[in-house]
Formats: sequence, structure tokens, C-alpha cells
Amino acid sequence: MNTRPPTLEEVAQRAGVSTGTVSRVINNARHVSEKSKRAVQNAITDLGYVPNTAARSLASQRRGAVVLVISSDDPALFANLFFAEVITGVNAVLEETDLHLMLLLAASQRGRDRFGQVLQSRGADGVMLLALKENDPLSKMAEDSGLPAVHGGRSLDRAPQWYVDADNRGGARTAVEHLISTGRKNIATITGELDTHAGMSRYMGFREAVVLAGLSDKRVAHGDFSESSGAAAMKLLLDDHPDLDSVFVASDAMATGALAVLRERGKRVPVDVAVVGFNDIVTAQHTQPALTTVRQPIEALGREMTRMLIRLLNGEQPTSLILPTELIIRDSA
Amino acid sequence: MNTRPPTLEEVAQRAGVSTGTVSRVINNARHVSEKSKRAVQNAITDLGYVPNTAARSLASQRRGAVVLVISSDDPALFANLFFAEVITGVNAVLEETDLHLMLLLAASQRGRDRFGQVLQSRGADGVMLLALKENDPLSKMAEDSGLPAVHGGRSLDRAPQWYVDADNRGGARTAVEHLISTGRKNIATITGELDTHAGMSRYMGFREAVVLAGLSDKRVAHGDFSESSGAAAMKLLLDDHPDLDSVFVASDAMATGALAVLRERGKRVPVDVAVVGFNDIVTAQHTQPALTTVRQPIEALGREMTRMLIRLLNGEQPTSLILPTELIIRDSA
DNA sequence: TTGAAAGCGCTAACAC
DNA sequence: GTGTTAGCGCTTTCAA
Repeated sequence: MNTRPPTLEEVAQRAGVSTGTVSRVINNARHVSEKSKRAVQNAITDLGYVPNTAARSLASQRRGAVVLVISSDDPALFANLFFAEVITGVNAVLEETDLHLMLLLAASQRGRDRFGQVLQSRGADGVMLLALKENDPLSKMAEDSGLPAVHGGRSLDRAPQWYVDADNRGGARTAVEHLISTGRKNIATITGELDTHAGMSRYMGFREAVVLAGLSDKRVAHGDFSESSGAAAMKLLLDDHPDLDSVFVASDAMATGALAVLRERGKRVPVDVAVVGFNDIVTAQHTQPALTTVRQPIEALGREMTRMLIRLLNGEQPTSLILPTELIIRDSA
Repeated sequence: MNTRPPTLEEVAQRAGVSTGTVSRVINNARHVSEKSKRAVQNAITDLGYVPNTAARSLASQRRGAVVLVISSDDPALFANLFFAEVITGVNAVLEETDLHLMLLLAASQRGRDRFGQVLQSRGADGVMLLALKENDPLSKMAEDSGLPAVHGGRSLDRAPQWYVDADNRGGARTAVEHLISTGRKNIATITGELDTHAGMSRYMGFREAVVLAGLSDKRVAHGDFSESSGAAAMKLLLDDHPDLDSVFVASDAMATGALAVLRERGKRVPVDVAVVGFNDIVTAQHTQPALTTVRQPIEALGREMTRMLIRLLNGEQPTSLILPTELIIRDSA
């Protein structure tokens, strides 16, 4: 059962040509006659030849693989299928090439070391980085390695050269405009961490929409994207701004916390207070009432990151991308 | 920036020893004097040497990577973070080795072809297969390749030689015993697809528990693990067995559907009818009332699959594993 | 358009 | 305990 797979040389013999010619056919270079091309292809199928990846890598200096590095092991990241969706997108694009996917969770020091190994040993042709924290060392490591690297999402401190990101600002604006269009005037917001790009962008989107409509942007409370922080912020808002009629919450997790507080305080949603979240996590459709929220195109993020990396690999010049979000209207607003 | 990394030969020169010695140190073979060992290690750090994986693979006939193949792109699989959790477990074990992880989604024909390539080109040293359907060709492909392969979960048709699975039967039994211990006598079940190992095992677990307690095992309706099928099955049960006081449902998705029907029919949960689900999906804690369910050790599944594969790689003889499940008691039973 | 041959950087067998 | 060397299977010049 474990017979050694045929080598390129054996294919050459069978086809009656040189190894050079076989190699040319396989990598479909020009300068091969139809005749020998046919002969080689037959030999390949007859023998069931498959090139040895290690040998190919060594000779060509290309690895035939890209690595997806995920920095955070934050449950919040995983909680909305983010992970699975991104990978689905990445895989879809990779399927059309002959590149393989290596996956690395690099939250720990050990993980970062392993990432360094991959980089230094040229274990991959390119890198996709996801969910980096602020000042994440991975970003610099990738840069120093000189390997092509694309980022999913941005950080506040340093815009990566190539990235794909969701339109957090536009999404927030749309969400708030939806509130406005349904007649809300006293709109509040619960922000996420403002030292993240997403947190700040969503806050900016809120302000933009509200100021453009001639409304107040003073009803603000800060959270950290977590459910409990959303609850705490909602309490503050209710105490400080009892007149509020709606709230844009920068994450669904915080919105869930806010909803619970609203219920406690006897506020009806959406009649008394309308609520819009952000992310469209799985549980958003199961809250009471179901949460109106902004959906990010996560699978598309994976796809576009991969396309971008492939362009880089081909020596082309890609351009960074901001992907549109979508407002999912349910019952809470 | 893109200076060629140092080679083993350069390390040897710097350390004043032969390449053989350097190689021995790196692969920490015995028969190296402390002296040259030290010299080599210094040279390595001085030069920042990292072995070239392709060259190493070619020479050693080992790839330094294992591949995780996921067959299903079924949302049901993804819905409960299954994916993310498995990978977290796999990664944790891999971190302790110098093996890397390749990931392949092989639901499409193209994906299967790529899997075949990896197998034939010896692109990985071993294989982990997840979420195979019945009669999935991937299983046979892996077997034919002769590469070490471990399975997560089993199928009904052919027990793989090496697998890790959750104790579906035991979990179901525990769930039903919980119902019995809280005084329920007229226990019903909604099964999953009985042509899957998990579906059948859970049904078996139900029967075991109920028969052992001297209760009837006749209150049965069949679903296909989906929410809508759970709703339909619940209606049937209510019509055929109006006396039922509880129901063990073979998946949380179906349980969610059942809960909705119970509400429609004015049955109070758990007062009139207690409900236990299976899987502990994220939304289980957000149903009304929160769902009592059976949790599978998914991360552990990933970990144990990986450990098993590593044993195989080392030429050891592992043993297949059934991992215990855990009853999560919430409000519905 | 094709063949021949020199590596790619490492491991492992063998000799010392 | 250490050095030497012949490959691993492919790509890629360079000639022809």
C-alpha cells in the first residue's frame, strides 16, 4: 500500500522525453510541442504522478502555502462565528489556486515564537493577520520578515500597508440614520473601547449621523464591548439622560446587556427605547426582542484578504479595501 | 531587508565544525561533545539561523505538518463554535511540537481533489478528519493513502480504525436520568437522523435509561437535527401523547423549535413539560427558558485527536477514545 | 523546442 | 564523537 509515488524522472522515461520537458509541461511554460505535451500528460495520468511538494519548494524557493495567523483567542472573536466565516472565505479563494492554508493561533508567546519560525524558515509565501491587538508584535514581525502580508482589520496606532476592513463608520452611520428615520430624536450611544479602530470608527459614525441631522451627540456612555459593560453603560445613560428614546450600541454583546437593563427599568423596546447593535452575532436573533443590528461581511473579508495576498504574491500592486456593512432590521428598532 | 537566511553550512563554518555535527545538534542526537554543541548553539544564535523547512522535508521525508480536513460546510456544524473549539484544541497540542497545521475544507469536489493532492504528494505527515458524512469518500482516500489518520466522530457504516468521539449514548442516558430523578414518568424523545452515529447513539441512550427505569420508550418522534424538524416532531408528540411530562431532544436546534411549539400550545416549561437538549450551542442559554442540555467536550476532542495522531506519527499504538459529556442544568428541566 | 546538469539546503549512512 | 558525501525530487539555467 505504501509504494513510493512516481517521480518526475519516471514520468520523463515513460513519456520518452527529458525531465526538463516534463517540468515545462507541468508548469505549463511555453516552448513545448503539442506532441511531447500530450505524451507527458498521458504518462502523468498513467502513472498517477503528483509532484512532491517539498522538492518543488526547495528548488523553486516557493512554499505553495500561505499562513493565517490569529492573534486573539478572545471569546468575543469566536462568539460570532467570525472565525469559521473568515476561514470559509479564505478557503474559497485558495481553492482556485494551488496554495494551501496553514493556520496558526498566536495568542501565546509560544505561538508567536512559532510564527517567527514560519517567517524565518520561509515556511509560507505570505501572511494574513487577523484580530491583532493594539501594538501587537505580530504585525512588526511580519513586516520585518519581508514576506507579503495583509491584515484583516486595522489598529489605531499604525495603519498596515495592506488591509481589508469592514466599514465600521458607515455601518454606525446607517444604524443611527435608521433610528432617525423612524422618528427618534434623543439618540444615545454606548461605545466600545475607543482605543480600537473599530470602537472609535463606530463612535465617529454615530456622531456624524447625529450631528448631520441637527441632533445632540451628548448622550454617550463608554463600554468595552462586553455584555456587562453594556449593562453598566445603559444604567448610566438612563440616569443621566432620562429623555433618551433610542440607543446605538457598538456591539451586540453590549446591546444584550443594555436590553436586560431596559427590561429591569420597565422600558419597552422598541416603543420607549429603540436599540441597534453591531456585529449580528448568532444570539442577536434570539434576544427579547430580536436585535436590529449591523452585519459585517466576514466571509467576504476572508475572501478579499486572500485575493489581496495572492496579488501581492504575483508581484501586483493591490489596494486596501473597506467592505460595506448591512443593516439587519429586526424588532428592537 | 530580504537577505538570504543563513544556511546550515554557514553555521558549521562559524562554529568550526562539520555540517553533520550541526545537524546532530539541531536534531539533538546523542554523540555530540558538550564543546561543539556549545559552539554550534552560539553560531546559531549569532547568525539567527533557522532551518529551511523545504530542504529538511525533502531530505528527511517528513513534512512537519498535519492536515485537518473538514468535510461538512453544514451551518449546523459551525453554529455551535464547534469549529473554533476544535481548532483551539488542536493548536494547543501542536504548539508543544514542531508540527504545523494545515487546514482544508473539503465539502466541494474541488476541495476533495485538493485533499487528494496533499495525500499523494505527501504534503502532510498525517491527517485528522472531522464531520464526515456517511459514506464520505474522504475516509477512503485517507485510508488508501497509507498516511496515519484519525477521525473526530464516527459514522455508522464503518468504524474508523482510530477515532475520538463524544459519549453520545452516555450523554443521552444522563439527560434522561436527570428527567427521571426530577420525578418525570412520561418521557418522550425527539431523535436526530437515525442514519448518523450520533443520532442513533442518542436514541439508544434514551431507550436504555427509560427502559432501565421501567418506563415506556414509546413516545418517540423523529427529526433531522434542524429547528423546524424539532417543532414538527413536538407537535406530533403532543398530539399522539398528550400525557407527556418531559422530552429529551437530540439537538439544541430541535429543542428550540420544540420550545416554541410548547409555548404556542400553552404548555409551561418546565412545569408542564421539561425539556433537555443536546450540544449546548451558544443560544441554549438565551432560549426561554434557558435550555438544560448536554455539552460535548469539543476542545478536548481536538486535543485528543491531535495527541492520537502524534502517537501514530511516532510509531506508537494509540487507542480510540470516547470522551465524556456533561449535563448543563439550566431552567428547562 | 529540447536535453543535460547544476544546484536548492538539509539528513543520514558510512567511514574514520 | 566527528567529518564526508551521496542523495531527497524538483526547477532552472545553459547549450544545443
